[in-house]
Amino acid sequence: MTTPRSARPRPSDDPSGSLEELIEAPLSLRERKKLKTRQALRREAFRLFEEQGWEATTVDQIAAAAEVSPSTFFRYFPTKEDLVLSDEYDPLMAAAIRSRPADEPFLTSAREVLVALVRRIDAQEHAELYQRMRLTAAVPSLRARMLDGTNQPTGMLLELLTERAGLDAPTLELRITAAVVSATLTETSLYWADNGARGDLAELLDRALRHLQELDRS
Amino acid sequence: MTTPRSARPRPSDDPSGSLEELIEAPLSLRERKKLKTRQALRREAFRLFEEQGWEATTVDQIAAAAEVSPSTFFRYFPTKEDLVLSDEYDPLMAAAIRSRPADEPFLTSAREVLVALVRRIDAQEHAELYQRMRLTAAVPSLRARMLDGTNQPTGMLLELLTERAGLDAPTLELRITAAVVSATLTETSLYWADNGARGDLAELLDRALRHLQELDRS
DNA sequence: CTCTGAAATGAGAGTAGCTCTCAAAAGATG
DNA sequence: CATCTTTTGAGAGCTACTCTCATTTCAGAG
Repeated sequence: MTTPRSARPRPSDDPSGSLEELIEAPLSLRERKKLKTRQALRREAFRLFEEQGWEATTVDQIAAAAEVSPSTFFRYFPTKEDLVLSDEYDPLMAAAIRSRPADEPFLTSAREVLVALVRRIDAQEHAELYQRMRLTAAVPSLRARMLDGTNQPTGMLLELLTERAGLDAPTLELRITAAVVSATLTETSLYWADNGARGDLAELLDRALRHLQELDRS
Repeated sequence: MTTPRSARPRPSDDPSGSLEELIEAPLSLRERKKLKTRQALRREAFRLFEEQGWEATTVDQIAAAAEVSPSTFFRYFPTKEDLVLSDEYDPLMAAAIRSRPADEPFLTSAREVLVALVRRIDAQEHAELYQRMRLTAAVPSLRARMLDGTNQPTGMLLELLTERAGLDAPTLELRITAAVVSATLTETSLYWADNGARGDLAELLDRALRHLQELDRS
């Protein structure tokens, strides 16, 4: 298995993903084309994943379906995995986390952060999210990456926590806190996806957080 | 990145790894050779990782250093990653988990399971473990795999929990419990590795578990 | 409208991880 | 020693990913 490369810079000032708001600003022809290509790649990729599965779908096929060259694919997504994982989550997480006042006690605020996050995700297209989560649940490498603390969302959480505590390096306690929050979010989303994405994700998350608080009462 | 293939069966009845006890039983010439090859591959691999880093070390190099053909490498380890991650952890975890009586309340028992696990690991060669954990901490794909709940140890924990609860499919609560336990163990080990593997891992784990119990008191 | 510079693309060659097949080598067995 | 079984090496092939370089496409200035 090729080790995943570090992020390659995306085409310059690419708005990378979550869209509507950004479209309002007038985009140059170039930027509109890039967006189109990006969307086409994602759309065709998900279609192919649906039809043939993750492994059976090659990057070449995706590129062909989107009518670009294979090399162009990698200009838009550093890895095949990033096609599923990148973009949408990070900015959402970032916004949600940073919008919290700095003096709230931690778990409470994490709870709210997570709920807020889920609410925003929930407002997106349901179908696409569902498909995405199902893929993430089914493909081991995706699943693993979603849980990894060095990757975007969890890593940011940790940084924020460390910063708030006035420390340079995270303590064991902070790391565990971040990991637990991340694992909870991930497991809940995956559980939701596994069960057909029915019902309110936010409710499930409530259940999860309640369980977390009772873990030690046994 | 090539998606990791599903586990390929190891050479037939291979004792795969943790050794001493098994060596006492008289091994045939064939089995002794296999063990030797396995050890050589691992030894040379870690040496090369140390010298050149993970990415710069190719499977071909490892095979050459161990004086076997590249194809033989993959007969012993399904992926390059498995060279670092496989074997030792799973049987230990399995033994530790299954040795718990079935009627203990959960977190308590998980705590003991984890402590027991760490003790046993700790009894291994310190140097090798340190090197291993350092690698795991530093290489993203290894780190990610160690965190993934679908991989061996966590998966087994979940199964066991589900079974004990008399259920067919795990509930959200069980999944979160397993994920939290796994994340705690992983983060603690990584923290230990990141800090030079000084001190007693078991003590750190105590600290981690205490923190877990206070997560909701804020 | 045209010229010029910058950015995006395609073509293609190359690397590494991994799979599969097949024939040769080596240990086990009688 | 002969035969059966397991292990090995050689090598071809696939896919993810990288890099380079020539070509095309847009943007902005005159």
